[in-house]
Amino acid sequence: MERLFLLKMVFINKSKVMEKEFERGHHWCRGRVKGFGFRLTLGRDAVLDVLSRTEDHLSAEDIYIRVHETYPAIGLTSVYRTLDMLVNIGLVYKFDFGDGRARFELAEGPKGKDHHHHLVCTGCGRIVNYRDFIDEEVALLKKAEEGLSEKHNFAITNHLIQFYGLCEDCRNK
Amino acid sequence: MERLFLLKMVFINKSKVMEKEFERGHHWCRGRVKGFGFRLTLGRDAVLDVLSRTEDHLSAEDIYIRVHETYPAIGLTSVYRTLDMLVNIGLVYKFDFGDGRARFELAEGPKGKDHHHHLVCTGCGRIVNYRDFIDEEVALLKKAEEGLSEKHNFAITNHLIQFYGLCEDCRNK
DNA sequence: TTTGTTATTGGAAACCATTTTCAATAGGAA
DNA sequence: TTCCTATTGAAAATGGTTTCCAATAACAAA
Ligand SMILES: [Mn+2]
Ligand SMILES: [Mn+2]
Ligand SMILES: [Zn+2]
Ligand SMILES: [Zn+2]
Repeated sequence: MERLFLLKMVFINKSKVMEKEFERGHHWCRGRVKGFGFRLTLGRDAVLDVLSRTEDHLSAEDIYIRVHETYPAIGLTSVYRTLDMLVNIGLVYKFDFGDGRARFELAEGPKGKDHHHHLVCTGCGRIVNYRDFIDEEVALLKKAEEGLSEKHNFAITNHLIQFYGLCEDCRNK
Repeated sequence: MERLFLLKMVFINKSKVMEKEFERGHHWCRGRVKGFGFRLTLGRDAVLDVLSRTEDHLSAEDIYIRVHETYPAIGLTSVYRTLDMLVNIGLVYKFDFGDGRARFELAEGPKGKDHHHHLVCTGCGRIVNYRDFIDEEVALLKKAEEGLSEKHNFAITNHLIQFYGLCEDCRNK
């Protein structure tokens, strides 16, 4: 917490350019990692960098391969360990889209949450992020969460919505 | 199709008792399996029987163990194969609740669909079936499906909603 | 009922994403 | 710079699921 504040203080004395770079990259994640008492290692930083530069839903191996390009020393094991930690502190979401491997995306960008749900093509595995009905969906989910929490004595922390179907390509085949 | 009709004809000449037994058991599934051109084997019948007698979300091994009690000759491999087939013909749903194994439930009872969604306890893995907001949820999902189908050119066939949280037991620990 | 065809089976081995183990290394507070 | 120990990479283990293949059983036809 104090760490995040310190970074902000620095910005006030630096140029607008640097602030823009901060917003673009994953630098804002670093304070979060350290805030939880974890060491910010080259591998962890590289994994965050890869995740922050894509809208895709990468598997552990996808991430391993991409990180390898700029930091060849990394091992697949560490990618798994890093992802596990990032999921635990809530910085990353872990999904199962039914293709036998876990897939990951950053839970939050520099501009805050970018809540969306997913369309999954059962033909080719394509994943589409959509935000179209998010507001209505979230409103209903919130209401349902309250009702369900009460009735079933559950402390609900999270939800998952996915639609399955065939994308245009797969339909025309 | 004709096969189902034949079964109905038989009932007219049989007792009410037998009709009740039919409604209770999984007999109605059999026509479905054969209707798709699959052989109705002892193993497949036993798997359907286990699935039709529970509200739980069993793993392949759970089912294997239960089937074993009445039909010890069955192999785990066949349970996997049978479940795969039942999912393919739409008689069974396959879920991933995040505990590393697939879980299954009958998609439809003798009285038709019994649509519900799930509450998942991230502490102990408990799954709760709920029907409380199903109508509203399904209404919204239907609307969303239409919008999303059009906008993203997806032929949506299915959806998934799950809430994650802590059950009462896990909260008090 | 018997027969013939072949879909289905059980068991063993293979598969493969993920986890564990362990000695070597590097982050970062002092 | 030093020291402590969290973190690492490589190799091996794990465990759910799939593949392989010869034996078997479902069931249409006779
Ligand atoms: Mn996404
Ligand atoms: Mn259920
Ligand atoms: Zn597709
Ligand atoms: Zn629980």
